[in-house]
Amino acid sequence: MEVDRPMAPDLPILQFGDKIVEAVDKNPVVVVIGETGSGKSTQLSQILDRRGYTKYGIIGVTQPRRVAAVSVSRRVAQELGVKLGEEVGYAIRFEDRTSRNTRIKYLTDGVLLRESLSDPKLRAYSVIILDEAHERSLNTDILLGLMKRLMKITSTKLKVLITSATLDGNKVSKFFSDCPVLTVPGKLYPVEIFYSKERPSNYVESSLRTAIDIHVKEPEGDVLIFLTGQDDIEKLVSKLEDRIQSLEEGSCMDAIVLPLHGSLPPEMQESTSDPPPPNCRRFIVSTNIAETSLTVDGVVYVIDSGFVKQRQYNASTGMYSLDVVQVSKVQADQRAGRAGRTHPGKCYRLYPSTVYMEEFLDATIPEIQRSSLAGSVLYLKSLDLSDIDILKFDFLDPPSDDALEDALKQLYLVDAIDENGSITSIGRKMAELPLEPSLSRTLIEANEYGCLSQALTVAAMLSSETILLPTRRSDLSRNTEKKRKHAPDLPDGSGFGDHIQLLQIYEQWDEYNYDIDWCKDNNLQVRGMKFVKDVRKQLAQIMQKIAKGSLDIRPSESRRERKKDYKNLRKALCMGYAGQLAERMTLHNGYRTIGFKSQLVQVHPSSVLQTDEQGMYPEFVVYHELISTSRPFMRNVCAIDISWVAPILKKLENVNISKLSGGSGNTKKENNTQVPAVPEDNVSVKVLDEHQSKIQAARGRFLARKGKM
DNA sequence: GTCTTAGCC
Repeated sequence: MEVDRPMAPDLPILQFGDKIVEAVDKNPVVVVIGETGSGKSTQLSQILDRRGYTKYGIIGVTQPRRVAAVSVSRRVAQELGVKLGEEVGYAIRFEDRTSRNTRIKYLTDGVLLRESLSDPKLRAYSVIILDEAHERSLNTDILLGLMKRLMKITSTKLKVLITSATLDGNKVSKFFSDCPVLTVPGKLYPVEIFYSKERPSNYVESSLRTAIDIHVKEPEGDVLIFLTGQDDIEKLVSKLEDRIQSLEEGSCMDAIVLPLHGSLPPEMQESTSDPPPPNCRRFIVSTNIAETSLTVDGVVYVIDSGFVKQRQYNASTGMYSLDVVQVSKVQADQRAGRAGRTHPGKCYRLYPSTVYMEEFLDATIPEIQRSSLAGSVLYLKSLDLSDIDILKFDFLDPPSDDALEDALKQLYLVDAIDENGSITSIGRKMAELPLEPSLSRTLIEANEYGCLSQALTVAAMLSSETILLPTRRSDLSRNTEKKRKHAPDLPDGSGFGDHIQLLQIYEQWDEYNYDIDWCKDNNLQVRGMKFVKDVRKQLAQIMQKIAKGSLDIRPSESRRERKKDYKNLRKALCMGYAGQLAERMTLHNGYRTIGFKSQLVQVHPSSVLQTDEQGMYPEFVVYHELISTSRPFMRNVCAIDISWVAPILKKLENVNISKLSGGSGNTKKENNTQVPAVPEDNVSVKVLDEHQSKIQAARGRFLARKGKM
């Protein structure tokens, strides 16, 4: 994203206009390697527009982030001197600023996927530019597969441009039958790279030393430090502040230290783009948010720990984990590049060059290989690609068969596909909803049970992470009671757990007429709650459309209900969470998941689920997700009655993965066995594939180091 | 006893 260039820009890409147009004229697909500062995001669309590519359709440019779609389109409208929303517009969730006159449209890749549900050939478009494709978001990867498929349809005149990173441009080209690769140089200043002789035993300390060293010896310029998470960031910020204070007055310029990560309030995130006070050096201690999502102006020095936190899904256990892993070469280069935006810069890598060369992967493992695929598989099924067996869908980097089969099993359990793997009418409705299958299934069931309004609220609340802000220390000391983690007046889920609590919180907010101050008083994230309101409205609209009738979706409707056992809602949740059941151990509060592979798990400490007089949790719960951090946890749980799920247990016994994944057409033999319903205790440990083992190895090294701190 | 980051007409 390039938005900070002057008008009438002398961008390098403009000299390549003829070359680009020639390549696009002659080829259906072109890969563009656009280095930082090349202006590709704003100029590619304009170049093609000038050469007549908008005569027969729109030029669509996808962005992985909403803010980027908005800011880049605003920039382009400005350069063309038109009103945003007219010839140039954007479309993001909840907001479509395009009109009949729109020729150039910036949109998030998610929005384009939604559009292609109703228009699979994307006939509205003459050109699709998949920008920032090297970031390899889940949605981008699905689009890449769909584009490849579209290109094979002879009737399409669609042109596709894909931007890529230097390191894997050839790979993308190969994927698209060796299409041409154009490289457009950027406007990055040179960045000198320094490597450590060895890996530091403690990278917070090592960052601290390096930062102070820069401060004392180097001329002015801000310092951007990449660490992995909030904890380490806070640690380093306080240490840096101490050290700077202790420096002899007048020995060097003033300095301020700023943390930067996603859980900071937006005002604080934005403050990093304010100009620094004169004669003052800023130290910005950041997560990877500063790698792509936020640009910090004035950075001349970068310190790269070489690590990042990554969420990954393990299909064989159904569990997510949050792991500290080594960055990829692409990522390390991206970090270094942050030092060269306005001046020649310097990047201090806290690892030896041999590590970069020999241990780092070229590119980050794409999200599609680190996620649960139930939603994506359902989406693809709903496109009716009759010629394609889902296990053979042509991905740039295919997910494992395990991950695809896991997705099929999940979809079967929630009735989205039948035993032959064909999408059901329920599945089609589910695909319309921008939710994970577990929640879309819950909504459909809730509509049958007459508790749609409540389910809409729960689904919307779960769509937004970070609603409940962490308790302030002052609250903790005032209140020693165990289960009072949140602001004392917030509802507690009446003992049933987190889903019910989320519902009750929203209902209270509704009662207070969506008052912002009420959120603040109760320590709820305002941004998150507003998002929930938007999501809820959108989901309600889609449900109205699916049901073809008017449904009662007012939050106030359910509040009046007399019985407070939320039985119907909890039953509906059972249908959605069919593969996410757990049974408590007899003697303690640990749980065992009931599914294809049984796991020993705990209720996440943040849960409001309550224990009975004997101090025991409910016998059965459904959970929203499994996440393995310090231990395997169930996050967001809801107490249920086992009698409600008898049909699901029956279904669990009868899953035939061979049939689900396409039956006779499937060549995989080893999986043609029935999956045992009662999980075996001695499940053999899966052999990790190459990526996984690399991650594990890096994680091991990291943990070993952390232990020594 | 806990939280990298994006995103869905």
